[in-house]
Amino acid sequence: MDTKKAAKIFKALSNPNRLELYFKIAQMHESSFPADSECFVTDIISSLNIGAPTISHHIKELVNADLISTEKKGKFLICKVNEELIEEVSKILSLKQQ
Amino acid sequence: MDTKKAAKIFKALSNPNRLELYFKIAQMHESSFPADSECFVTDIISSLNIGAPTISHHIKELVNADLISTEKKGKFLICKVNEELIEEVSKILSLKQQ
DNA sequence: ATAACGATTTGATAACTATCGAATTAATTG
DNA sequence: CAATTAATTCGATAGTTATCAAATCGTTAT
Repeated sequence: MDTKKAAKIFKALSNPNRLELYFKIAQMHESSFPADSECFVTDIISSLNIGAPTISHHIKELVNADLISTEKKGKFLICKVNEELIEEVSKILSLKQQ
Repeated sequence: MDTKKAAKIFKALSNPNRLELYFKIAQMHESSFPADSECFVTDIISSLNIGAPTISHHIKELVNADLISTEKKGKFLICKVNEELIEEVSKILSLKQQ
């Protein structure tokens, strides 16, 4: 991964609310065994105290950085993390770098 | 580490030039076996094409996020990475998380 | 001591960002 | 169909940031 793309990803994670949003999505995603539970945005909105328009904006940023992808299900929006990408980023940061 | 601190670190890494600066410091630091070679800012300035004032600003940001520490040696500035912190960040990002 | 050099500070500017309220769209429920 | 609900879009605003040029500070070399 080149530096520019990495910087873009870090930028997407650089806002506290957006980072928390990302972590919530990741956590929901992780606890989805075996029932493959899905992460609805509505639930997240109630747990962060920022408005829906801002959440919408943050989600767009996360998608734009390729950190998550979304899918519409009726009137709901489902988010899921891009596991490969975040592992890659994690490795870049690790000095041992393996 | 709490979300706010993590976000602050990501912010410090969110600018392409600053990230490259950080990587250069880390890399110089890593290749310091066994001669404990030191990372002088001057060398970095010539390899990135932004001015000295901007570099100075970026270094302050990295120090402020605790990602690096600096030490004055005569008229030169030496930078070294905070290895523990970046390992911690790397682990937070890893979904496997350990 | 004077010049040269590395680095920092200051002040300015253009660009970007997080957030909100209001309006809107789209889907579901009564 | 009407009302409700989830989400998005729009427009505005206050705050932040990256960068530069010019000036300054400290250290070293001539």
